[in-house]
Amino acid sequence: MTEPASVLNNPNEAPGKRLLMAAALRLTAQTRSLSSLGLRELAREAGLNPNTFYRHFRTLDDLGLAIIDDMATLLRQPLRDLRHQAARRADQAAAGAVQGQLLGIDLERGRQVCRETVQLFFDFVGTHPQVFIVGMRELHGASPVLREALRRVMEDFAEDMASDIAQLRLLPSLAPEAVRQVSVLLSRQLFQQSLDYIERPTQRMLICAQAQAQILMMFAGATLLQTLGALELPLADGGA
Amino acid sequence: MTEPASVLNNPNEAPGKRLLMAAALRLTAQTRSLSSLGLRELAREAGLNPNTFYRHFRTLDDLGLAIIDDMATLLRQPLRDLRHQAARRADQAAAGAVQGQLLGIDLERGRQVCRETVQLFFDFVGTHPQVFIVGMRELHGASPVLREALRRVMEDFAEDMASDIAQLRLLPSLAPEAVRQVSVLLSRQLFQQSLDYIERPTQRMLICAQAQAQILMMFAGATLLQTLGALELPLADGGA
DNA sequence: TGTACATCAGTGAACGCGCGTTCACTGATGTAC
DNA sequence: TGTACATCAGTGAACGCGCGTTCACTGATGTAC
Repeated sequence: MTEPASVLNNPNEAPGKRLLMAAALRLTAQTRSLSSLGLRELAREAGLNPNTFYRHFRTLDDLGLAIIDDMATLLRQPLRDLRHQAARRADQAAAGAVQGQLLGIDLERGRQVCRETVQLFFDFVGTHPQVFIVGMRELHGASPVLREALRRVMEDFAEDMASDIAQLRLLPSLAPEAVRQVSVLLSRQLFQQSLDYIERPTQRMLICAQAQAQILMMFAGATLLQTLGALELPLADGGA
Repeated sequence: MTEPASVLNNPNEAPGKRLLMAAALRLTAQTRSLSSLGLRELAREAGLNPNTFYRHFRTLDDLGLAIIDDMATLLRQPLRDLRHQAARRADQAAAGAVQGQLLGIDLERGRQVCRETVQLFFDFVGTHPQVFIVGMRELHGASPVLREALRRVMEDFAEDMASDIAQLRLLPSLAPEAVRQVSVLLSRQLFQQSLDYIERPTQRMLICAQAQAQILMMFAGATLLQTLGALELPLADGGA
């Protein structure tokens, strides 16, 4: 799992740009929101002349978007890799073992992948806390531009999850549309919990365990209701 | 369902205080966060002298807390009432009807209460959008003080939900601790969705239907996993 | 290989403006006797 | 009932400071010929 190229760790980018983005991340992660940052404050934190900002960004939203882009590249592929690795390990472990099936789901394999993925996800959160703090902050923040950008990041994340579930055949009996919707809910929940994880170091194992239980719960519930024909899942629109 | 007393609609409160709080709500609901509001900006929006602020609040966090308190009183009891009303109506409708049971849950009654409550909840969101916007904004916002206050509001909301579920005997077979945890997850999800509901007026029916499906899904999933003994719900700490 | 020029990232000084906060004041309402 | 006084909500002027933005400048890197 190599870190993908991003502005922040790419030495070809201008130092000023990297310093400003890093400074914004640092300030925001503490007690500021991007929209309340001042240009001079930012420059001060970065150790640069206030003017340097204008060399790289037109507005603060501009800088915000650059950070979000960076975040997305930093998160997306690695998280997909995590899931595939977990599935591979679960398959090795389960080779030859008796498989308890329920409603067409291989429950044990699901649990296994879920446990591993969640564990790795939170490890990831632990090593990139600022990214999650800023992301959640601005997802509900004051700037409509940044909100929209982050909403798209979250959507992509959910799509990835759904497509991995299909690809790894984790829930073959659940309708693809249902998988997609549950993935949306779970993404939100996971990002939400990432903040708890960061802010409450003493509760980390608990949060991890709850996240796992919750994922199983939702997929089990979706499968059960679908089987009962009681799950009248409404059609989702294209861009939510 | 009468609106509870709050600063904002209490004529005994000083007009300046009410005007400032209302102005803050208005500005925040649009494109600002409380922490990025200026004192003079606020006074301008309220049509008051900047100095008037100091007559009622010491800091902006102070004003934020006042708004949050107000929000909590505005939301909490009415939402409980909603649930009890919905349960009463469901019982009347179901009197004498055949009841399909599943895992000890009266599924039809649950669906009924769920549908009604969710419907009424979103109506409520529609009539008090600013409260939800500001609440979610500051729950992830820059001020630790306001974050903590809102976290408590959310907790209380979840506790109310859990205690109503117990009181109305909606899920008698599910362990109380599991009900509590699922309630926490559902509260978050509902508040999250309240923003979608506000921002996407054309999608309202869809959002409503998804919220209902999701609640059934989670409780069904929790019950199923509990029945299978596969739900090793970790013990929650006291204050999360 | 050398020269001339353009581009780019960063600097430093200067501008006018709006900010938070202070002080002294006003007028209305409540209260003691 | 009347008077004196205290409290409270709101006003208006004034302060110094940090802000965003501008302009003109520097030095390094890249490129054309």
